[in-house]
Amino acid sequence: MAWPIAEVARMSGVTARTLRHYDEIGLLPPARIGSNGHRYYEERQLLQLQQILVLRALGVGLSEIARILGDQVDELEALRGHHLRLVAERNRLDSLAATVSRTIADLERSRRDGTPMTSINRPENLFEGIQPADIDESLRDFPEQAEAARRATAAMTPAEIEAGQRERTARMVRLAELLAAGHPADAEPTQHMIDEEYQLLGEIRTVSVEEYLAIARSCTENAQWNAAYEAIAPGLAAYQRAAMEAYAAARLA
Amino acid sequence: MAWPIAEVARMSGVTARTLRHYDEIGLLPPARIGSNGHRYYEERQLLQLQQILVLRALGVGLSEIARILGDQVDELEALRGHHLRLVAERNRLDSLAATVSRTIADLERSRRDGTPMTSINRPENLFEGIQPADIDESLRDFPEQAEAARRATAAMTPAEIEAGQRERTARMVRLAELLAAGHPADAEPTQHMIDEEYQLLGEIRTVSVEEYLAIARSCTENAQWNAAYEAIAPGLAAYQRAAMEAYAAARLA
DNA sequence: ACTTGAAGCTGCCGCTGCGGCAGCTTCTAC
DNA sequence: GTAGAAGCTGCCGCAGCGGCAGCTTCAAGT
Repeated sequence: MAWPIAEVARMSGVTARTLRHYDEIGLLPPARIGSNGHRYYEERQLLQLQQILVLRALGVGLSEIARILGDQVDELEALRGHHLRLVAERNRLDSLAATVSRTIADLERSRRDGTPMTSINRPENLFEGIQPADIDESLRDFPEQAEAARRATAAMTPAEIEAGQRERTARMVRLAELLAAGHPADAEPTQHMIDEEYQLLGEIRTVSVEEYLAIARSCTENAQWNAAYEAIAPGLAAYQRAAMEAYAAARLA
Repeated sequence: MAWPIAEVARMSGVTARTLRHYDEIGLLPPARIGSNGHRYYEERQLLQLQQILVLRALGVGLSEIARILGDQVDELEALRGHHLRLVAERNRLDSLAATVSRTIADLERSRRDGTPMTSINRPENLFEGIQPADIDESLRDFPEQAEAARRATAAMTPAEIEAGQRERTARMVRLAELLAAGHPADAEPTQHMIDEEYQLLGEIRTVSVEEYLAIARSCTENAQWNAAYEAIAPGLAAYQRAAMEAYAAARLA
């Protein structure tokens, strides 16, 4: 089944102009071009277009999108990745909305009883959730520890890497169970797990308290990590972060 | 307290270059310019910047943002509006993620048992949640009267059309506020708004009671309208419909 | 067979929202 | 007194389309 350009435009919500543009830059050539020069699209193209639009909605540039679609081995895998990133982006909007809520409440209070705005004392609070508009960062790699991690994995066999990933996943699931069971982040069972993690981390490389707290922050702030946690259980990223921060306060002080 | 440009950049996550740009185009002049030409920002500017970034995250153009901030009477009111829109955008991402999930499931099924993709039968399904990338877009297409409307708009300038769309959006947001405030659909404040709408409708063309009820029904039954309402607040479509039906029963009988 | 309105096509120009310089001026801070 | 960080003001450029103009093609009615 082949759809003409206007039909695809209607279905997808983009303009025909845009579709021609995507053809022009080689991002989405039509399945077939009629002898009259008209463009006709088929199912594959629609699926590709979906991916393009999803990535575009995440703020990825067209050239980057082309690269991603280009060296995409398994499209199912790719779709799953996009899904994770979408969830992360949704969570970011959530936190943005929460930030705005806080500002509203703050304004209401200061208007009511004439006190000055308190969030202004920590102006960073005004912008929570806005900062990592950049998704590319999370597509590419992690910050800070990226170097160390890469050096560490470079010396490992694929099997070892896989095993490590499974272990981390298992640990996350156990944490999710603690969360579901209602244990506060600073309670014993959770803190015990966090301590295990800290010991493991120490075997790879020594981290300062600041570094450790930075890692804690990335649990919610790094889109990729956050998505990985949220995919297991909602609120898990924040839970892990809170647990790590409590651990740092209690035992690394 | 006055912050220099780099400090504001750090807190908000935008670059100093961007802040200079915003000054240049008059969108966000600093509170004060030192005798050396350096820019210094205060609390008011930070609050403004927050609003700018929120609106930007919603895809609003800078000129439009300037207009909004310009004729903003009550900033608290404005913030509440932004919050509503943020939540709407988050819901959109949610539905986008759901769409991607469906595609994944569909691909898995067709890969597993060799059946063809079913969602392709209704290719629109592939793009749910993508369409209203622009918030106004979601209000562009009203069906049924689309004919009448189009005939009416044919005689209008683009600026007039745009203004009309903004007005509809504003009206929907106000309705959402009534809903959020807990007013029943058949209570006075809501019915008053519906009456206004009815009068406006009458100016365009006269509708019979049956037609009016048909329009009410399409609020929830027409996918596009429904989506437009739900994008603003969950339950808004049903609320609007109920309000219109109550109005018809009480005053058009 | 002929018109006619809708839908296509190909350029080309223009806009927005910055990023990235270059080239120069301040400011601390040792 | 000089180095290094932080500012400033232009100016150029790029991505991602929107909006034409000018021409062709197609399906449908008469």
